[in-house]
Parts: sequence; C-alpha cells; structure tokens
Amino acid sequence: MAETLNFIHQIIEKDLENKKYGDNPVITRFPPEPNGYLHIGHAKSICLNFSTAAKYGGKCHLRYDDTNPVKEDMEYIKSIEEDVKWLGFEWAERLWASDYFDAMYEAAVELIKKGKAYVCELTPEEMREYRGTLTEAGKNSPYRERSVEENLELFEGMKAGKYADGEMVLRAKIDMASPNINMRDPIIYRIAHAAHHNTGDKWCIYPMYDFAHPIEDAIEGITHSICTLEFEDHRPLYDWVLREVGFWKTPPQQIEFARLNLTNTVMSKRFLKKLVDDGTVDGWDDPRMPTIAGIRRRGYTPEAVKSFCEEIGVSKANSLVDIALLEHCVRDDLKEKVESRNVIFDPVKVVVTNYPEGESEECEIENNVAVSEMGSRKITFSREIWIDRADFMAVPEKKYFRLFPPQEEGGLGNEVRLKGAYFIRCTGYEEDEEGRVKVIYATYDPETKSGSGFEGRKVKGTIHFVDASNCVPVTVRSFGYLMVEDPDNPGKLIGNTESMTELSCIAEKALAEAKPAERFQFFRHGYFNAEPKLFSEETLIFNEIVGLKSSWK
RNA sequence: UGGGGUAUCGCCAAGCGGUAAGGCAAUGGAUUCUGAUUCCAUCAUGCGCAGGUUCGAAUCCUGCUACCCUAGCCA
Repeated sequence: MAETLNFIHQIIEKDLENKKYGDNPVITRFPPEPNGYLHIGHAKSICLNFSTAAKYGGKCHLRYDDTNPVKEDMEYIKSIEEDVKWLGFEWAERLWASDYFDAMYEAAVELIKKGKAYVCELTPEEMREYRGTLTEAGKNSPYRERSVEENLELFEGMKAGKYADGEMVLRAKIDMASPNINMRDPIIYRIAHAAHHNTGDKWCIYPMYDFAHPIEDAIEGITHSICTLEFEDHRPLYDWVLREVGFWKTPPQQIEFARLNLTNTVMSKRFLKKLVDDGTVDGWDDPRMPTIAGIRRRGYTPEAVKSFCEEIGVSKANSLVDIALLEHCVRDDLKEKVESRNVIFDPVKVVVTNYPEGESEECEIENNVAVSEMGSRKITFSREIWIDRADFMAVPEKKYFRLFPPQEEGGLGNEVRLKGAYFIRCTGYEEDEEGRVKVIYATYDPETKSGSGFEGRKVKGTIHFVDASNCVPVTVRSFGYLMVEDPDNPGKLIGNTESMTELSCIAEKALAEAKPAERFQFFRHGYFNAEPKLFSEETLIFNEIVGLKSSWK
C-alpha cells in the first residue's frame, strides 16, 4: 500500500515541485502562547509541524507567541519545552515573537507612512458599533483620514507612553465594508502598560496576533504556517500584512487544519485551568488531566501518542475522535515493553480450605509472549487469596467459565486456573446480610501447579489473584468519567472529562514497591459492562496493571 | 441575514474521471496458563440530497440541505 499523504503534504510537494520557495528548505513552526500547559490537542500540532518539516528535510522552530504580556506566564515555558522534548522532537531554534518587536514597530511605521494605518481613538464600544455586523457593512472611523504626520506623532506618543491603556489603537486601513470582518480596519497595535517577561518595560504597545504572526513567520523564513481552522478567515489579513509590509517575494503561506477533539475529553485551556485553580486536580500534570504532562504521568509513552497522531490523520473536517483509538495506541505500544502485575480492583476473599494454614509458597509467572524476553516474575500463593468480584458468579450465566459454586446437591463447583499457581475448584460461598458475596471457598489440586507440566485435565477459565498474606493497597488513577458542568451555566453539562477517577485496589507487593503510580499503565481487559459515562456508574474492570520497562520518567 | 469552511461505514480517513485503501470499534472463528495478546474472516452496489455532462462520476457542472467558524484593544 502506497503511503498516503495528507493534504498539507500534498501542498508542500506541489510547492517543492514548482520551486515556490526556490531552493529553501521547508520550515514550519510550533507557536504556542505561553499561557497554559500543552494538551493532547497540541500534540497533534506538534507532530504535524515537526514531522512534516523532517519529512521534507526541513526544520521546525519552537516559537513562543508572546505578544500579550497580560496573559502570559513564564511558568509555562519549562513545561512546554519538556513536553515537546518528551514527544521526541527537537526544534531547530527556540524563538520569541517578542524578539521581533522592533521589526514589528518599524513595519507599523511603514504602514502609517504608506497611508495604510492610522491611530484611532474610538472607545471599544464605539469600535464595535462602527465595525458593523455580519450582514451590515461597518462605517469609517472619524479618525480614519488623519494625516500621515499626525498618525506618526500619535503612534510615537503611544510608544512613548503618553496615553493610557485603551485610549487609542493603531488600525490597518483596509475596508470597513469588507464582508470579512477581519478586514474591517483591524487593530494591529494596542496600548498595554504591562511588563513583558522578555522585553521588560521597553514597550507599552504590543502588536496584535493578526499583525504579528505573519511578520514572525516571514522573518523566520517559515514556508508553511500551519494553524487551526478558526484562522481561515484571518488568512486574507495575514496575506495583506505580508504584502503591505514588504514580504511579498516568497511569503509564508498559512494552511489550516482541524483541531483535535476527543470523546469524553474537555480540551479547552480555560476549563483545564479552572480545574487546576479550583484544586479539583493536583495540578496541570495531574494524571487525570488530558495535558501532555498528565498523560505522561499516567504512563503513556511518547511513541503511543505519536502513533495516535499519525492514525487520526489530518484534514479540514471537524471531527470527534473516539478515545478508544488513543487507548488502542497506548496498549499497542505498551504490550511490547511492559510486564504484568496482578491487581484486584474489587476484591473478594477466597479461602483455599485444603491448603495448610500459615504456609505459603512461591509461584513463577511467565510474561506474555510479546514481552517474553523479560522472563518471569515471582508471586506467592497461600491459603487466603483475593480475586476480583467479577471472576465469580453464584449463578453462572451461559458461557461463563470462571469461578462458580456447585449448582445442585452433590454437584461440583467450577474449576479454574489461578494464573501462575494452581487449579482451584469452588466448593461454596458466604454472603453478608445484604446478599453480597463475602467469602468464597475452594480447594486446590497440588498436582496442577504452573510449570509442573500437569496435563491431566483442562480448565476453560484462568483468573488472576493476589496473596492475602502479603498484598498491599495501592491507589491508581483510572480511566473513568465525570460529567462536566459549563462553568458559565451551572447545571448545564457541556461534556465529560476523561479519567477523573482514582481507584483503590490491592496488588502484588512488587507493584507497591515500584510506586509511584505514574510508573504504571494498566490494560483494559475483559468485561466492559456499560457505557462508562458517569463516575457512579463506572463499571470498568481492569485486572492487570503493568510496569513500564522503558520511557519511565 | 454577510463572509469563510466542511460533508466518503458507528468514529477517524484515503481517494483528485476508470468502477470505494487503511486504522479504531463491532462481529464470527482458530490458538491461548486471564474472555488479553496473536491469527484468520466479515463489515459502504455506496460517497449529504436532487438533477446534469460523460462510454464511465465520490471525483466535473448546476441547484439545494446540514453542520462548523466569524462581529476581543485574546491567540
């Protein structure tokens, strides 16, 4: 099967063929604004930008889009870089949009001199009125026809700090009647008396995204400026700036693609920040968060995230990707690099009545085939063990071949293999006052120990267990779901966020010794009884937890 | 109601005028010391709808429809 190229690759190949950029290499950029942690949606953009550049022998820059000092925070820089590196990408250069403030200012002055920009003193409210609506044209600002000299002087004054925030702005003079609202004399510079992390107090005017971004791209020689769909309407302005500011020879081209949406996952930065600020989660890197840092702590591997990004493809169609695909990618990657640990999420005691009290023995469990080079591990078996509640049914349904008691007088209960240990046969069970299974009785067959070569008879079911004499309690972060309220409309559900659950379970001692939890990833396995929409209805059953062999952080 | 986008299986997504790739999910079956893994098999006479052009249309044309984005001194 021939490799399929996404539509961006196709554009690039055509450009390469036409020598659109001469012999210049393909240069892309990942341009986060440092105002939060990166999430899985950013991973899609990171993979796209970095691997596209690599594919065509070009390079990709990491560029901070730090043009608004009041919204940004250096705290995020470190995490952004860590996340990109963790994914396995290396930026050719780490750049700051703020380093171009001088060039941007010069460009703005040029625009004024060309009569293509003017200082406007309309208030925000007036500005909105003058802008018109989706269906009605806007009208010209009374300040639109100021002389070049006056504009120059005013803009100079803005820069010098003579005016307060909001008192005036610099606007591009384009067309107040344009059907594209972005072209109705957009603001390109605003006043903000705020210290900037990079330029300090040097500036009190800052360029707007629409003006800054094309200039940043052009200065860096970006050939393909990949962004998300909502900027489609901004492209005419992007091109306008490039043309008017003099970057018309081989201007970068903006290409838009659809951002990632995942089922049962809230990706909005604003919402994630609220969870952090509220203390709902421990932080941006809480394993329950869909941030790259959270996902990392949850035990996901960069390989898994990258293969996910490849699998979902790139297109312009709004989409909602099933979280099952991400989970598949994780399992697919992990199954070859991790070994298993027995974990019981919903424990029920089993007493092996013919096993001597106070005794215990060692059992060896082979690792699965994919991970067989890791050999085996040792666990213990004794008279009392824990198994998962789901591995027992008082009255078995059809085709249930795990543990169940005798179904008639004098009959036999079912016999199953305890993974790594013996066959046990259920002989009975007790319930508590509420009718819940409290303890299960069974007998084991000493002939059937794992590795003994016993071939006497077969059992259809194999279940896992932990030794009650030395198991340990462990808390793991689990996939689970919690409905999420719209912060602005209490009571209104806007979706649910993935994995907001913490589960207590008991596990092999080795697991606890190897804590913290982020070193483990568990496989979904066996039964999924219901749509796990609400935490209270959660019926996910995990029966394995596996330690990561590699990619530990 | 202006402008800009997008519609191909339950979910993603190839396809670019020559007779619908692939992945996820699902379902059957084989193997299995976990109902996992692995392995085989099934899964769009159909490409938003209606017309048209053509020997031939998901691909071209026309007209509809649905959904998304857009009226921040955010990015």
